[in-house]
Amino acid sequence: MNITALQRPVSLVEGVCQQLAELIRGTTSLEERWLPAERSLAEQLGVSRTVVREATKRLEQQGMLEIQHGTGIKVVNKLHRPLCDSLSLLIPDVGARLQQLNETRLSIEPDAAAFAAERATKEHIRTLRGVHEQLESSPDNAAAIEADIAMHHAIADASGNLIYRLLLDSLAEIGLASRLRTIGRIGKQTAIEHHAQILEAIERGSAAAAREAMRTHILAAGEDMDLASLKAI
Amino acid sequence: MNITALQRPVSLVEGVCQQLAELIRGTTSLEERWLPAERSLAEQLGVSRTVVREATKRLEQQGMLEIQHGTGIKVVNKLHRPLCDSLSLLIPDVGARLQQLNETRLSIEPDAAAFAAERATKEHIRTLRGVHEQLESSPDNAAAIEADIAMHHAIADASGNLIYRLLLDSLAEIGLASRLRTIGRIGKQTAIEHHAQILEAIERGSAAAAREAMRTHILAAGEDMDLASLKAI
DNA sequence: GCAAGGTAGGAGGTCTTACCACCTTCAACC
DNA sequence: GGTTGAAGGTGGTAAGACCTCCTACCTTGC
Repeated sequence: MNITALQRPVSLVEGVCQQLAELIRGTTSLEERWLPAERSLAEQLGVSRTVVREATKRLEQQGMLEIQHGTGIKVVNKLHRPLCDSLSLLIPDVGARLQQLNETRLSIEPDAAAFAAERATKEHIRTLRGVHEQLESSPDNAAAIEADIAMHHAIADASGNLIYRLLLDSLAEIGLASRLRTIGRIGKQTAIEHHAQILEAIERGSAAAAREAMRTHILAAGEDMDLASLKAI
Repeated sequence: MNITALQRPVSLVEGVCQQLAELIRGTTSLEERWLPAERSLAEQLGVSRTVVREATKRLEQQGMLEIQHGTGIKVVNKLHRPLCDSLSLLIPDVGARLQQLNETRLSIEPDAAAFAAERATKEHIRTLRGVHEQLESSPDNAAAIEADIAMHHAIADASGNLIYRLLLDSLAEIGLASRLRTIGRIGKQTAIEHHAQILEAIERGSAAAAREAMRTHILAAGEDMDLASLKAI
C-alpha cells in the first residue's frame, strides 16, 4: 500500500488519516470493528509507527476511533465528541455552561422537532415510539435519562438535518452529568407527558404543535435545573 | 518542572496538555505568542519530545495552537475549528451542507440577536457600529464578506452566550467558501440594509425586532445561495 | 467438572537517537 | 543596493527499545 496516489497529502500523517478514514467509512459500521495493531498498520501503510500513532490519535479526537491501552483500536461513531471538548474548554464554569446550554437548546430543539414533524419517515416514527416506550417503562432514573437522551437524538435524526443531530448529541452529553442529579420522580412523570405530546405532534405532522411542545418541555427542564442548582447552595 | 503534583493525569500526554493549556491560559492572549521549541519544551517539562509532540498536536486540533513546520508553535484562539472539521466530516456534500447550515443558522441567529438586544453593553454597541461602518465602506466583495462575518460574530458576542459564538463562528467559516461566490453588488447593498435594521433594533433594546430582522436577513441570504447554486448547474 | 488464580503474549505508552524537510536570517556576492 | 545561497534552527519522520496494561489461556485447587 502506498499513499502517493492520494491527492496532495501535505504530510504523511494527513495521508494516513485519509486512508484510515476511507477504510473506516468503507465498511459496514453496524458492528463495532477493530483496527489492526499500530505496528501492523505501520507495516501495511509503509510508514513508521510514529506516523500511525499521530494519525490514529487525530481520528480518535475526531470521534472516529477509540484507542484502548493494552487492547487495541476500535472504530466508533462519536463525531459529537470534539464539540463536547470545545464546550468544556470554552466554558469551564459548570453553572454558566448549563444556563447557556439551555438557551441554545431552546433555539435548536423546537425547530428540530418542527422539521421532524414535516419530514419524519415511518421508520423514524417507529423508532420514536420505541424510545418513548422505553422511557415509560424505565425502571430507574438512569434508564429514564438514557431514554430521554435517545428520544431527543431520535427527533434530531428525524429532522433530516445532520447538524441538528451533531449539536444535540453534544449538548445532551454535556448536560448529562447535571441531569443525573436533577431528574426526580416528578420530573420523570412530567418528562413522559411532554415527550408524549411531542411525539403525538410529530406523528400528526404538525410542525407548529411539535415546536411548541418541545419549547414547553425544554423550558420546564430548565426550571428543573434552576431549582436543583438553588438547592445545591 | 514535574507533573506528579497535578490531579490524576491518566497519561503523560494528558499531563503535558494540562500544563500547556494552563501556560496558554495564564498569559495575556491579546498578542499572538509563540511557544518554546519542542525540544526545549521536552526538557523543561521533563518528558520526551514524543510526548510533547502528541500534546501539542492535540491542542492544535482543539484550536489552541497552530504548529508551523520550520517556524514554531503559535498560540491562537480558534476553538471553533474542531466543529468545522466535524461538520466537514459529517456532511461531505457541499450542497447538502449549505442547506442544513442555513436551517441551523435560522434557528440560532435570530435568538442570538434577540439576546444581544437585551444584553449588549455600550462596548458591544460600539463594536457593532464599527463593524457596520466597515461593511458600508468595504471596497470589494472580499472585504464585505469579512465585515459581514465580523458583524455576526459581534452579535453572537453581544448575546453573552459563548455557545452561540462558538457555533456561529464555525457555521460562518464553513459557509465562507460559498459566500465568496454568491455575494454580488445587489447582495451587498441588501446585506447593508439588513444589518442596519438589526443594529438599530439591538441599539433600541428591542429583542423582538432584532429577532425578526435577523430572520429576514438569513432567509434572504438563503435565497441568494439557492439562486447561486441554481446558476451553477 | 468447575472456578479461582497465575502467566504469557500482544496491545498501546513512552523514550531515545538519528536524520529529513522546511523556514528564517544574514552575509557574501553581483 | 538588490540578489542569492549557505547556515542554523524548527518541526516531520523513522526505527528500535523498553514499560505498562489488558486479554486469554492454562494451571491449580476445590
